[in-house]
Amino acid sequence: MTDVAALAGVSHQTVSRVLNNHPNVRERTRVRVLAAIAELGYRPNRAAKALVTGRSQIIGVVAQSSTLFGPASLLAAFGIASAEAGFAVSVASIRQLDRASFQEAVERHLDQRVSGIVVIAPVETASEAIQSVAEDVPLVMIDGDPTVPRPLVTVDQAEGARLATRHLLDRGHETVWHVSGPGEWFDSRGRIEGWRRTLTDAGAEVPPILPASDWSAASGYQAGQMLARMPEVSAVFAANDHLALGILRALHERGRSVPDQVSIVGFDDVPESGYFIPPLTTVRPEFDEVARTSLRLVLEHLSEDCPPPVTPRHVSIPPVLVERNSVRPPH
Amino acid sequence: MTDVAALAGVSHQTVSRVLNNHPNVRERTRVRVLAAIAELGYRPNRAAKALVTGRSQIIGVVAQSSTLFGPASLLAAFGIASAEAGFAVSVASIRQLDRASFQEAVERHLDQRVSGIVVIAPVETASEAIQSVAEDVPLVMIDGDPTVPRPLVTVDQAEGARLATRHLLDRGHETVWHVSGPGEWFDSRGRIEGWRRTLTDAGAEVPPILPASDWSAASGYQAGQMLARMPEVSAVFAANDHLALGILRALHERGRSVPDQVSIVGFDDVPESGYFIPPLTTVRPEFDEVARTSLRLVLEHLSEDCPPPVTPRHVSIPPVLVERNSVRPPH
DNA sequence: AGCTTGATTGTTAGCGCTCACATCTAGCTC
DNA sequence: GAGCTAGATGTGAGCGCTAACAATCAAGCT
Repeated sequence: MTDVAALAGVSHQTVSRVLNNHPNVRERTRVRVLAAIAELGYRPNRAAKALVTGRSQIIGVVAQSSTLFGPASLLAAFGIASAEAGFAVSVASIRQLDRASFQEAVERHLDQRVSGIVVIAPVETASEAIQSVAEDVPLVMIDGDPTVPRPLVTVDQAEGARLATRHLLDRGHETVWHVSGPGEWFDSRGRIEGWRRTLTDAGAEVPPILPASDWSAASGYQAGQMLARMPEVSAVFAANDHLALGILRALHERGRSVPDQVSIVGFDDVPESGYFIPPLTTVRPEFDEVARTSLRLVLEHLSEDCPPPVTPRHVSIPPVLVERNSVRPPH
Repeated sequence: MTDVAALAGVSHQTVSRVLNNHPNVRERTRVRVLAAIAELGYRPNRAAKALVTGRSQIIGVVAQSSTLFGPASLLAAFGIASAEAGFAVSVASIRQLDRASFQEAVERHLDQRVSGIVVIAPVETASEAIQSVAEDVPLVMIDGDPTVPRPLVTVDQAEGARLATRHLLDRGHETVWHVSGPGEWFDSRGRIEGWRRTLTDAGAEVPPILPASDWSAASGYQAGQMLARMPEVSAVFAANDHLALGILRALHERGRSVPDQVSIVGFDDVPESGYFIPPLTTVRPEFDEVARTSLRLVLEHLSEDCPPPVTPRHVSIPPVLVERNSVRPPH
């Protein structure tokens, strides 16, 4: 920086001002400094800046390491959104979302003086851990616990479930069965709630839930083996596409044809779901929008000076129904 | 740090020594310092350390943002491996892996004084971009161009392809057709090469390749529509599981049964592949091992002082065949 | 005792930046 | 022309840490 200053014939402070777009710099000076920067190939040292300002241009993300489609998509989308806003993303992948791992991850981020923290926290164990993070840390949750008093951005699970269930009802099914995701996921709960409310609102009977123990096709297959044995089952809303895939296979094995005898709707719109047999009608969450919104919330948190927002905002991003061929056509 | 030093009755430098596990600290002193650290809840400021040492405990990853199974798994695995080694991971997701985006991502990492850079660089456009990174930057490629003189860790694509092709041949198929991945991916090339060599080594005829334009089930479906029309096709090696899924569907639509009339092997072992119809025999890359190895290479790069390694190491991690039901049983 | 040795601890400087403040200029008013 | 303002620039300190060196001390030797 001193070299740049010398070459431009100004003080280091003026260089700093140019770098940070401070208003009071004469245009002529600015150009001269910029030229010197270019000539010397100077790149500011972010560590030094972080040291003095107390924050780096980094956003810390805490996420359970997984290749599950939802979290992975969210992470990818968030990375893009941050890069566009000029923030680096430091990811702390943790194996288990338990209190200890979580706290360690947050603290590591804090040591690095991240500007803010985003937690992809779809399961319960995360929420109690979040409580233990100091209030003044700018933290926003994605897909987290709505009862925790922190800004939260989620896919509108209930709305997605409503879309799916309503679609099935509209096609003339008397009721809709539900294979739910694992109970500790907020996603599962939201989808159950949306499904149930849609049924009761429509005056339809609410059949018992078939709970899956994880999001895998294997679990879907298990549930499917039950569903296939029950002649009265004509419509199923699966909590995600992979569960739906397993159900599809179980149904196929027992000769129950989709969509002629049974209609199915999934959730997630995984890229390959259009090529299941048959192509799966599903609900597409808008991950990009979720990512952008959560980034916006963190950044707002930063710009607002001292007082933390009184009402932590909750934002739900409504998903969209993608119609394919796993639901019987209107007659 | 000064507070800790005062409380422990030592100098700040001794605190620093304890923190960095320097040898010459008396045990009694060490304990006292540790106690003071605990009592004060002191956490070292990594930015300050990065400033003075010139490197942060961060490893920068450059990856094309995508939810493709391979890259996503690699990224997740690398995150875990780094966390275990005490390194934070800063991810620069870029939309396009072109020279400009790539260079910007690398420079951003360099500004942050990352300890090393890992590039998940499965396509050609990345390799020329890598050439422009200064030689002395510790950089290792994952799944990158073998002709670039940089340390490289890859899944052993050719070996995986050999496993798949050999398996099909062993089950009595005269030859094996191949639906390849997009041409600009090194993965595709390695798999093609392994497939072709296995066939020629076995004296089998080498049928024309059906190239897919991307890794999607949609592309697999297109290729499958061709394959289904050719009665002589009895065995197919698909360059990944999602292509295989599309092929499966095309075959199913035209009444060609798998595995009775056509056998298929995929690549990737995506979690749901066991629930395709029929369950897919596939090749499982050892992503964890790839991640661990690449981390090891970066860290070696660091410890070796000044002289960069003369021979950049290339490491291939052999994958494993996972047998399921998409290949006809031995007669 | 006087000297060396090595282990342990303290002292000083400075990494590259930003902040708070001091200074300087030009343009205005009266 | 003195006095003021506001914009443009410079100065000095210090963020929290580590590297290099200096200082201390106990132990072992001649």
